[in-house]
Amino acid sequence: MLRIQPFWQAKHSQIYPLLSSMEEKQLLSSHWVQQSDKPDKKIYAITEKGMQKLREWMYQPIAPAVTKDELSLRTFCLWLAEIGIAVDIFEDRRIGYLEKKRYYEQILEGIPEETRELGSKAFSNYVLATKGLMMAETELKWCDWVLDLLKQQQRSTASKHGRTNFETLS
Amino acid sequence: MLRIQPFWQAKHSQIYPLLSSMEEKQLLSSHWVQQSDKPDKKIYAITEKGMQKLREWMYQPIAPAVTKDELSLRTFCLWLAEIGIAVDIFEDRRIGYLEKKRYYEQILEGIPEETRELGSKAFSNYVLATKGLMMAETELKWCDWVLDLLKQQQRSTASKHGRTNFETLS
DNA sequence: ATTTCCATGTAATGTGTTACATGATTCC
DNA sequence: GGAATCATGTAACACATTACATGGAAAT
Repeated sequence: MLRIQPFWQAKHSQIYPLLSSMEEKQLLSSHWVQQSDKPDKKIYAITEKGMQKLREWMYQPIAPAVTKDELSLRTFCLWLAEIGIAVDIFEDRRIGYLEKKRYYEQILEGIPEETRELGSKAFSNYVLATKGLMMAETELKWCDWVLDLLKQQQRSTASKHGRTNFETLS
Repeated sequence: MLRIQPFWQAKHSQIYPLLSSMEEKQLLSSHWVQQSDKPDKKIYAITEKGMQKLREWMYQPIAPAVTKDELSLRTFCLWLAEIGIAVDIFEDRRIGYLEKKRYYEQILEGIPEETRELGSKAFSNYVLATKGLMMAETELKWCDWVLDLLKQQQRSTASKHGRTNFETLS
């Protein structure tokens, strides 16, 4: 759940029933593992039948990505907010993108170069994390670009009108 | 619906009931427009009350973006597919990203530079389309990078083993 | 006439979230 | 002893999709 979290979010309340139903269909098997420091946990493993299903799935057509991006929605309506709020929004998001970038950098650091051979699991993770890193870097670049545009205007109008409203500028 | 489609997908069956309920709450108003060539259509406009709600919404905390990206999910499992299929997947997606890039380029062409003043609706669209373009370019770059890695290996092993399976390489 | 596209909607179903619930273990 | 964390689960609700349904207008 945590590993696919960057590109497919899901809560535990969705996953537990899913695991159960997949076990019923014999795509997964499970066993309990005792832990002394923490409550016991149930470990699921994919079965041969599950593997086959998974392999079949790899050859199915890929559905286009679905996104629900509130920041873009806000950007779409940016003209009706004060410029100061716009700056706040993007400075806030800048931090988020920076964290995201660091997250992927750490993942990549955890995949030694010699293990990144084509066809290995490490290769898949390497390719995926690289995408995450590239996207985060681009988002960061965009954020900085927007902030530049906003602050430029903010500086040049601050002395004349005081607080500048987006709406009044349009 | 079409305009926010790149960052917030929704079907008409979801939107029609939403519009109705928003009109009931007097956030929207509507009127029918007769069309001679096509069936009549209902035009919704935001009310002053709706505008106020929208402005309030601009100051609310922004929820993190939600994605369901099947391509990333496939990439995550790339190690269990044949290399040829991997190439197919990424070449296919490459086309998609190219179209996406062209889509945003066209949008940007439709926003004349002189209208891109800070605080205007055109500015919001400009900022948003720029993000779309930057992201599409990055996705394209990633795609090409992956294809390069895949094809390198494909060429170097083709003569020796014929068809190469990812799994056998790991 | 039949098919296709535009436009608006509803119904059944599926997916996903929030909130609730339990119990073990550790920390203060 | 009480709060915090880990782990597993369920129930009620909200959100979203697919499929169904209707009817006007245009194209073949």
